[in-house]
Amino acid sequence: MPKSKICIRKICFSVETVKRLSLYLRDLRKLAKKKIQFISSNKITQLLNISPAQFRKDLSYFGEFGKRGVGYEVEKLIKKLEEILGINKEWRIAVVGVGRLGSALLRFEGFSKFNIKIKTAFDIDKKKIGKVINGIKIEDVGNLERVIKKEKIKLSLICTPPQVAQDITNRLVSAGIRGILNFAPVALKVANNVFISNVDMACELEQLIFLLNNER
Amino acid sequence: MPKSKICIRKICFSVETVKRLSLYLRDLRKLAKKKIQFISSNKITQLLNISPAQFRKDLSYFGEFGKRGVGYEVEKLIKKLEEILGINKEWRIAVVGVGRLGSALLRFEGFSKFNIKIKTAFDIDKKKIGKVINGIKIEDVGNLERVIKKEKIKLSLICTPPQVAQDITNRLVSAGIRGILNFAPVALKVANNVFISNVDMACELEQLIFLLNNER
DNA sequence: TGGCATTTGTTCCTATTTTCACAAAGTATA
DNA sequence: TATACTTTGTGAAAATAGGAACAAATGCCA
Ligand SMILES: NC(=O)c1ccc[n+]([C@@H]2O[C@H](COP(=O)([O-])OP(=O)(O)OC[C@H]3O[C@@H](n4cnc5c(N)ncnc54)[C@H](O)[C@@H]3O)[C@@H](O)[C@H]2O)c1
Ligand SMILES: NC(=O)c1ccc[n+]([C@@H]2O[C@H](COP(=O)([O-])OP(=O)(O)OC[C@H]3O[C@@H](n4cnc5c(N)ncnc54)[C@H](O)[C@@H]3O)[C@@H](O)[C@H]2O)c1
Repeated sequence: MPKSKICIRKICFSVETVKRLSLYLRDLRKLAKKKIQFISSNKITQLLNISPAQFRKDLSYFGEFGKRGVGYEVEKLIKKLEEILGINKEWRIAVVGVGRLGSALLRFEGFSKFNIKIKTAFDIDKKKIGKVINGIKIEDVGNLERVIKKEKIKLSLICTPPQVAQDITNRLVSAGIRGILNFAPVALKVANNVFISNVDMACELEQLIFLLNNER
Repeated sequence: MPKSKICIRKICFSVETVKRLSLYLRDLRKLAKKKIQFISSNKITQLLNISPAQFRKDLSYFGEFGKRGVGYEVEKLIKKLEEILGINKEWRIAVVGVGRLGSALLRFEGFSKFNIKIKTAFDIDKKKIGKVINGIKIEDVGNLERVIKKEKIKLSLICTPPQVAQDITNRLVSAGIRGILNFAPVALKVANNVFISNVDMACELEQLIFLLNNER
């Protein structure tokens, strides 16, 4: 498969670049907390296991943010990255499947830092429907299309069993969802104007096992 | 950073290959359930968004498993992949931090398919220590080194707050842990004989937001 | 048995990604 | 102001990954 490439105004870069921008932002925020005003590409990437040239090139796709001989102004770069990533405005998301994982996510406060707000959740289990977790009401999955459309939600997490994940995906997309973070261990099929990101824990563990099993 | 490359007996391939092997295995198991005996590289990769040539090349690093004109015998390839990945024997793992995420993982049965067994869990919270979740006793994190060494555990998950994750990592490594799946949003530093894999949900969400925000 | 259809394993080529290396720009010091 | 450092931004080179294409096997059927 061709690696998905992103092109904005004739400038092309890979999704890897975008992932790294998130990592830069995370560390820049830590630096800001420590009241550090300026940081060089060298210093910031020492913490991250990424080369300084990579850092500079990643940023160069979006503009010139540094000052030669000095480095990057931490607060300014944070603002710029938030803008580039698009988290300078609020993103309301949905969660489908409020089981063990889904309810952990509903209770997690850490997303608010990125302006991500879980607005609604869906389940099929009558015992769960109507309950409120962390201020989020669990809706009947039967109302999925209606609620997603009404709330104009564009992004959803899938935390259902894998058997139903494709069906849920189809329904989400038909209701207007354009991005899905999928926790179910299944490769979802979607039109190519819908973005999917998979978190596959078993896959990650198997990779570690492979490495342990084959090391010298 | 150089992409980590894996070399076994003069044959080199990337970690991406290993991740894809996990995906192949997952789909092969589904085929086996449906009693399908043979599958071609063409058919299996249609489900996966990977090119047939990639599939064949990935396998070719480890041997010849197909039959020309026929395809791959599903059951046989499953066995081979389990062997290659190293999940033909049991892997006992530990979980550090039994909060919302950690307890969801303790209750998750899905890892057993991969011969992964959560053997022990640790927390610092007195209210949690001693409790048993899904047959797994929560130990005092003070006993981390002792228990890990005694049980000869080599793989651990970190589900603690990010502030303590590096300290926990250092202790795990000194106790003999060689692979870590990290859920805390922080870049862990380890010697290069220790393998780290990160699951960073915020990062994945930001990537989706970037894509939604920039699409035409 | 021979011809046709299918599919693998692998080579070679192409595309993408990462790193190198250096001019340009800025700082510091005297 | 001149000189010695720093550090960025970026084109060019190197390293990696992905894919097309084809010979070599295998099966099927007349
Ligand atoms: N729990 C973990 O630690 C873990 C780890 C790795 C992967 N996963 C994956 O994440 C997903 C969720 O895991 P979990 O442990 O939370 O499972 P779970 O069984 O605890 O929760 C699943 C939830 O989905 C709901 N559901 C089922 N069908 C539905 C439908 N059609 N519409 C809406 N809701 C529906 C169920 O009622 C339940 O509340 C699974 O695909 C699992 O494989 C979980
Ligand atoms: N919950 C989620 O949905 C979610 C999503 C993304 C990332 N994460 C990350 O996963 C990690 C865990 O998240 P959570 O929501 O389960 O948090 P949590 O606060 O519910 O759980 C953390 C657990 O770690 C324990 N702990 C704290 N210090 C410890 C120490 N020194 N040794 C051992 N245990 C210790 C706490 O007692 C608690 O039980 C965090 O780093 C979080 O950022 C969580």
